[in-house]
Amino acid sequence: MRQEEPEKKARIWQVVNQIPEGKVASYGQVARLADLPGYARYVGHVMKNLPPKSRIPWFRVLRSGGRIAFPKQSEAWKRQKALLEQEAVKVSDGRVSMGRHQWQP
DNA sequence: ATCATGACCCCAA
DNA sequence: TTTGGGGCCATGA
Repeated sequence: MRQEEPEKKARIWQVVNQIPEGKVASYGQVARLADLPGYARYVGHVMKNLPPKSRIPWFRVLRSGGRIAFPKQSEAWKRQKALLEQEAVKVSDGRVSMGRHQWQP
């Protein structure tokens, strides 16, 4: 049989888990690093359904250009902003400077 | 099988 | 900068 879906999810978790503190990556970047080019959207789906207890740093994953993937001013938006600033990642107007914080393995 | 829905990406106006 | 449209993938009705 072929249930490789859980396998993809696992690889994505692994990649996100490797993003070091103070660094960030985009959904597309995570997808590529997980050897799943084109799965940016799926990465978002996976982040949304993370086990409640999971310690995976989902907040270090942003949209292309370093924009937070939540409606501006929403609760989730504020939460992610806070978590990032907590690691000294500057977030101005809901965006972080990828040039300075993007993770490069 | 088709249709709609997302924590997406990219490019042209 | 914002908006629209096309392309993406998996999931659920």
